[in-house]
Formats: sequence, structure tokens, C-alpha cells
Amino acid sequence: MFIELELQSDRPIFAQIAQQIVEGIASGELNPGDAMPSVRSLASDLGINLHTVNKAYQVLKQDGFLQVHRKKGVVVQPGEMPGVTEAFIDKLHRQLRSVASEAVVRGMSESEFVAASLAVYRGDLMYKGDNLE
Amino acid sequence: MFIELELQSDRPIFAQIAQQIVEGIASGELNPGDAMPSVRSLASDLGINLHTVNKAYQVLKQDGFLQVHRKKGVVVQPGEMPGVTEAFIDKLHRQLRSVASEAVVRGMSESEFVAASLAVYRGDLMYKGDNLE
Amino acid sequence: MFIELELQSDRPIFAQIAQQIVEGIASGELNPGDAMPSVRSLASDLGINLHTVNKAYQVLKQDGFLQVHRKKGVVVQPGEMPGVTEAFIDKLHRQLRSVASEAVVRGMSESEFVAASLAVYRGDLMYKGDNLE
Amino acid sequence: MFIELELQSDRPIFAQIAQQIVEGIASGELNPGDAMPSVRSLASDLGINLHTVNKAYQVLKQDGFLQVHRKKGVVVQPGEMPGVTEAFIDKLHRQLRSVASEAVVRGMSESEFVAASLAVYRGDLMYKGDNLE
DNA sequence: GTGGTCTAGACCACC
DNA sequence: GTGGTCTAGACCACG
Repeated sequence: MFIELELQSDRPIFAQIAQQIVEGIASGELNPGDAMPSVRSLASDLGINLHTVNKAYQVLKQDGFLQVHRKKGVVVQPGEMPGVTEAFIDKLHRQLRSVASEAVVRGMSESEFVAASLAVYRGDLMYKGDNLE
Repeated sequence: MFIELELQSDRPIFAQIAQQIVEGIASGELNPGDAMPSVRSLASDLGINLHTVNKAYQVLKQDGFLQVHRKKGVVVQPGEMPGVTEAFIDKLHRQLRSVASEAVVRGMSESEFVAASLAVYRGDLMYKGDNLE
Repeated sequence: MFIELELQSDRPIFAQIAQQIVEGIASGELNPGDAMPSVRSLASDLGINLHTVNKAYQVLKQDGFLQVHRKKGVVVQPGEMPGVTEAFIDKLHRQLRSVASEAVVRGMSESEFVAASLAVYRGDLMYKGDNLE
Repeated sequence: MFIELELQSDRPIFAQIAQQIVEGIASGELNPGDAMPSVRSLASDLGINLHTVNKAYQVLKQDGFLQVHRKKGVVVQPGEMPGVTEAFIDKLHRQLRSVASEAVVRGMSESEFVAASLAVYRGDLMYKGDNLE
């Protein structure tokens, strides 16, 4: 699991970590039940504070993507992943809307926009697709 | 031009204003050359601080969506709107990626995701569509 | 709003704070829309670190009892309080079960146990009851 | 005696064990004088550490629910079970209060709350009730 | 060793 | 002024 941080981004570090873990799950690089590195080791690997890693884990635990297991530490949700909840739909629409309106104003066509969405969606399945041969 | 703020959102108010102005342009509710309300009046209408409105305008001016006109004050870009720059493509991909990976993990199908993107893109053209008919 | 901490309790400080705020809402001492003290001021009042107070606020925000308002800081949920969710029922049963089984073994009768539950439930409405005259 | 652990619960394993033993006594599944499985065998059955089971036994011995018997090893308190001490009343009230106040805020009615308490109390007597008929 | 909690002190964006 | 984030370093319960 490789995580690359942009320390000087406007996006919080913990959010970057959380997102890349989700991407890892989406791509099949991380599988249900897999053990995550301990907060300490990941923090040390990334050269950041353990609390920052911990916050990322907490956020994902809260959303149901990770679980804290008493014996194995933090693991990727071994049971059922959270589904397409109403809250997620809301979030999805809000984020899409913010980016779509700018695309419209900048003159990006409908097909270009949809093509970009599709490409990105498929990109997240890259690894998994490779694994499935 | 109606702007609705969510004071308890995690999204900064100035960003909410900026986005809704872009949406207004996308939908055709705001047209090139239109005069924007003065910082003071908009701030007063929204019941917020002058600085907040000003920051929203600054951001949009910076991106080329607004212009400062000698007599009319702040106006919607009367000339050519900023196009699909490489920077925008990057931003688009980054934002899509963040939401797409979560969609994948939550089990949202490719077609559902693309349909959502399309719906949102078209939603931004709602007003314009109405006007065109 | 008075909060009393047991610094040497096994119960985390942040949890004590969170619970006493909920009790304050239950009793009517805190009403929807009321502004909570800032993390800094409450922390200073209680003689603890601001992060500890912050965590209590975060937990309550997560559960929907508090909201973070961009202008007023942290406020008591002004809209609808979270209802009797399935998750709460689960939590309720788990906690009741833990205490009820011990009550049974210690020979506390059914009526004594129910009476205690009732008394405690009503106790939480003490202030509110007083206010309603 | 069946003990089921939730490894990903926030509740310590030793506490889960201790509670389920108390529940076993409450339900009549475990009777005064009954021999408890040895620390080693129980630990092995549950697939956990010796120390963890030991700690559960220590806690229960401390409270008077278990006793160390010269020959039989650890047994369920053969004499008089601990009664309704003042310390227990305190604990009972503290725990009930924490859950009752949240119930009040969430709009759970007095009768619903009392009904839940009663149901849980009786639930702990399920087995015993079955045996008595 | 793990995660959970707490402290202390700092910088930041926002309003 | 507010809350949000990050760092550094510490202690604890748990397994």
C-alpha cells in the first residue's frame, strides 16, 4: 500500500490518507480483512505524527471502511462494505455539482464531462481489473 | 440571483458564494456583462461580513469568471470565459477520483455513476435550457 | 451549564463532558439553538486541554446533538434532535443488559429494578419539569 | 456455557467474558458451586490469551461472584451471592443515568424506556424461567 | 506491541 | 475571536 502525501496541499493530510486508502480498496490493492499498518508504523513511514494517521483511521472506521480489531489492530472492513447510502448520494451530488458547473461554464461538453467521469471510475478499478485478468 | 448559505456546512461561506455564482453563470441565470451586486449589498442581503463576499469575488476574478468594470463595478466576465485549461482538468480529475473511488467501494455501478454525473451536468443547464426553448 | 469532572475516573474525560451535555439537554437546561462555550473557554473553565473538550464536541456533533455553526461557534442542535435509531436501541439494550444481569444475580427484584429505571428517567427531566411548572 | 466474543467491540475482552458469566448465573445456566473451566481451557476454547481469561476471573472473584476452591479450582460462588450493596446502587444509577438521559433527548417515552428495562431484566431470567416451569 | 486518551503548544483559515 | 489541523511527547489498558 503506497500512500503519497502532498504536505503543502490545502487538503488535510488525514483526508489524503483516508482517500488513498479508499482508493486502495476500490482498486483491490487492499482487500476485506487485510491488516492495516499500525498508526505508529504508518506515521513513521510517512514521516508524520501518529495522531494524523489515527485521525484518518478514525474517519474511515466511522464510515465503516475500517474496523479496529482487538487482536489484529486496524483491518479493512471484513464484512460488508457500507452501501450507497442517502448521505453518500448527497455528498456525491454536492461534489459533482461543484465540479460540473465549472465544467459547463468553461465550455466542456456533456460528452467530454461524462467521458472524464467514466475514465476516472474505471481508473479506480485498474488494479482489480488487472488481478482479474 | 438567489444564494443560499449553509452556515453549518464545513464548506467556507466564501466558497459557497463563489460556487453558486458559477452555477448561476452555468445555468444562464447570470449572463456575461451582467453587473453583480455590490459587496456591501450582497453582504447585507446574506447577513454576513463584507470580507467574506469580497473574498468570493476575488477568487472568481482570479479565475476569470468575474471582472472589475470601471463604471458598473463587478460584472460577469463580458469577454471570453476561461476555457478547459490543464489546471482545470487536473482539478476535475482529482475531485472526480475522490468521489469515484468511494462510489466503487460502496458498490455503485459504472452506469449509476455515469448517470449521476450526467444528471448533475444537465442540472446545471436547467435554467439555460428553459431560456432557450 | 455546570460540568463536574472526575479526573481520576476510569471514564474518559471527553465522555464525561459529552454525557453531561446530553443530560443538560434532557433536563432542559440547554435548549436547541443555545450557543455552547467555545472549546477554549470551556477547557479553561474545567482546567483541561482544549483538545479534550473538542473531542467531546466532535462526538456530540457526530451523533447530531450539537452543530458547528460558522457564525455562532458550537450550538445545541437547533433542528430536530436525533430520534430513537436502531443503533441507539442496540446500545440501550447492551447497556441495560450489562447492568440488569448483575442486578438479577445480586437479588434485586424486578420491581426494584424497574423503579430505579423510572426514577432515573424522571430525574433527567427534573429541570424541565420545574420550568414547566 | 457459551461465550461469544466481539473482537472488534470497544468493550475489553475480559469484561465481555466477565459479563457473560454473570449473565450465565443470572439465567440459571450456571449454578452456585458449579466448576468453571480452567483458565487454560477457556482461553484455548476462545482462542485468546491466558491473561485475559485470568483477568475476567479475578474481577469476578473480587466482586464475589466466583471463588477459588481448593480442589475444584474456580467455582461459582457456592455460598451467598453478593447482595445489593450501596456501591452497586451507585454504579446502577450512574449507568442508567447515562442511557436514560440520551433516551429522553431522543424522544423515547417513559413507558418505552421502562418497558425496555423490564424486557431486558426478564431476558436475563430467560433460561431460569424455562427451568422453573 | 496495539490503540485510546490526555497534555502542551503551535499555525491556519475563516468570519 | 472561532474551530480545524498538526506536532511532540506522555501514560494507560489491553492482549
